[in-house]
Amino acid sequence: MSKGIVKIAEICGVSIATVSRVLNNSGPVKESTRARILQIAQELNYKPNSNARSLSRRRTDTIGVILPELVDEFFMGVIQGINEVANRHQRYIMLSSSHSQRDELETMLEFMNGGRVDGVILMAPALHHTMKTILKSNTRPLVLLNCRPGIAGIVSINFDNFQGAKVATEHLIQHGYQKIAMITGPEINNDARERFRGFQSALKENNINLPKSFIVPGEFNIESGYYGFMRLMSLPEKPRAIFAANDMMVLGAYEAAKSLKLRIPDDVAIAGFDDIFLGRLLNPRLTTVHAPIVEMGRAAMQQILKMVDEKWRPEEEYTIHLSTGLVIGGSCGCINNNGNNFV
Amino acid sequence: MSKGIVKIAEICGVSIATVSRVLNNSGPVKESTRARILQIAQELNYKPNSNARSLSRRRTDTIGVILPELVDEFFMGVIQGINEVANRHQRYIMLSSSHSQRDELETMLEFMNGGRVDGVILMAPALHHTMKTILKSNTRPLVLLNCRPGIAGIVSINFDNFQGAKVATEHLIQHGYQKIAMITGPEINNDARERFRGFQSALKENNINLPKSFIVPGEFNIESGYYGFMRLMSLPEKPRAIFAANDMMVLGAYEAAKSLKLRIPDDVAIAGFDDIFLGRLLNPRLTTVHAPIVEMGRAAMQQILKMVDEKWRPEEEYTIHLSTGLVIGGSCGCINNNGNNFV
DNA sequence: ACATGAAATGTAAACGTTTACATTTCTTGT
DNA sequence: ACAAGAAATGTAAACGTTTACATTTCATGT
Repeated sequence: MSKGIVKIAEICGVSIATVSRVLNNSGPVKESTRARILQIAQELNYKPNSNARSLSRRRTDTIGVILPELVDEFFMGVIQGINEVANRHQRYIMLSSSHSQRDELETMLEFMNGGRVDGVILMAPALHHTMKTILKSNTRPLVLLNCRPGIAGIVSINFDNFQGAKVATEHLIQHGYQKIAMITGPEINNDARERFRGFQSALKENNINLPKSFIVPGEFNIESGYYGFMRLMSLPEKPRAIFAANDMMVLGAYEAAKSLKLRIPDDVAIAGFDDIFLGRLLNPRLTTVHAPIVEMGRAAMQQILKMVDEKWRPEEEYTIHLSTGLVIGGSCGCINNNGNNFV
Repeated sequence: MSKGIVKIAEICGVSIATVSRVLNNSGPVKESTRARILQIAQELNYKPNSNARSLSRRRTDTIGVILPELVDEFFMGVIQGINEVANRHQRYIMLSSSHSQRDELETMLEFMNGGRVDGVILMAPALHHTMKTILKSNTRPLVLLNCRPGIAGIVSINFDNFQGAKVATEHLIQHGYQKIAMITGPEINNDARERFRGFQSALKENNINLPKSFIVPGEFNIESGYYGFMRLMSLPEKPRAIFAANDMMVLGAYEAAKSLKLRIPDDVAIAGFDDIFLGRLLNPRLTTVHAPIVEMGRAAMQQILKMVDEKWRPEEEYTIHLSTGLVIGGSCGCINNNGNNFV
């Protein structure tokens, strides 16, 4: 027995072209036959085979998403935003998170050249050289998250890390703290570098000296926050406030503070970056910079769709900065901001 | 200019069949031509068009994943497990999370009949009637997460909610508590029901009475935990211990306890279910039941692949129970278990 | 040198759509 | 009743693979 569109055509006694026209609302069809075809399709529970469809139309209505990891709410938020917009536009998303650099490149190649997806959203805080080469080939619409590639025709979306870090640091300065240290993120990470720059900028503009010892490297995880804090607090000259490049490290710092019996913010003030869920539950509640992650996902998808649907490509390198905002808690020394925490 | 396989064939002066054979390692090809073809393919940066491939082979090497939501670490963990196994087997995953019932059904139909995926992993704590009908049609391999559909030919994977809840409750009982209440989950939620059953079972076996007032309904979120706790603690006869059907509600309970100035576990002991990341940071650290979420994702993918690759289908209804385990913290009254928390 | 079978290659038909172009069938004005 | 144009429908060629089957080429034993 024949299948799909052909079967419908046979039953209705028309050609497959007519059926296709009805199903896609392309071209004129007599009302009566249209109704008939629609009805039969319904009865047969017909769903077009999307592979055949994609092959013919040269588009799949799916977007590839490549993330470096699949842990913590950060990625979750991004996916959520992506999915939201995808749903609204009836698109599907193909998700991939490769642990090895090797796999990541492989997936990228498959997405760019395999015809599986119409466009790719790539989150890569650090760009491997080979990856850059692939990106330059520019076969398909591409949106980059959290990095600035410096390649024309590609859209990249970033948080305003610089501004966010600067504002947070300025807030600490306004509290009157002079000895401010920072636990930074990985050197290769774009966000981390920008945040560090923002931090430096704020200090510089306020003529505050930043000793080398006040810059300790972190790895964006709890452990490094813990050790970073420990290290800072064992300096002969201790900082009065600490800005951590992300909230995860703050968790470690809180733990360290607890084990050293240091009070936050009385002994040392702390500010973070990201505004993770947990930050609101800390005691004292964490002062941090809100990073609009869901918004980032949404924006990414919207851009991709714009490129796919309207065949639009930016002439030059095109970067969107999502504005960040300070979330005031009690950890910086502000009072009356511990109401919500309950841990 | 010709494309893909045809182009390679032209350049190498062979037929497309030979090229295909080389690329797929199917059938014998002279070593020299094989080498040549491989080299040209490499030079051209050739990637087979997967739509054409899927159309012809009638398989896509991608698995559809439908989740009810995309929030919190629970789903993240499941996806992580799924992705892990998918990567290992060179499969792609198509992710979808629909907010409306309507969309969910639509996606399911598309996945089942649209030829986009080889199989589907569906997480649906509650099964709508229409959905059941779709599942029964049984067009493609299907693995269900967190629900028992009672349909032959379908694999479902569940946590051992009953046992987990029972063990947790027994632990509370062993502490000597007699007045034990529970904040339950949504009635329609399968996990929630099972956990409640386990709770009841433990009490019954220990001949402990369970007054109606000690069962308060929750919604698996922070707020309902908060209000559930409040309600229990405003009873004329207050419980000495509370078992919450999930950890999220425990967060609310902790908050409520704090605002009521009740100490945990001295005034009221608490145990939860899920073992969320945050639980380990609570003060006192939460006693809860570990739900192996990543493992669930892995198992789901493995089952699907088994069905797809080996064309295997269970004769009857086939349910896998993932064993849960008690995680002892300080919230139940056990001492020396507050070491790790630092909030 | 030849028959025989295996190895290597080619041909062409799927797979299920979309779509440009051709053809037929309706309207409508005269 | 007919021409002209619009509306409806049909035909057939893509889209880029895989694969059953047919054909050619090669090695081997005689």
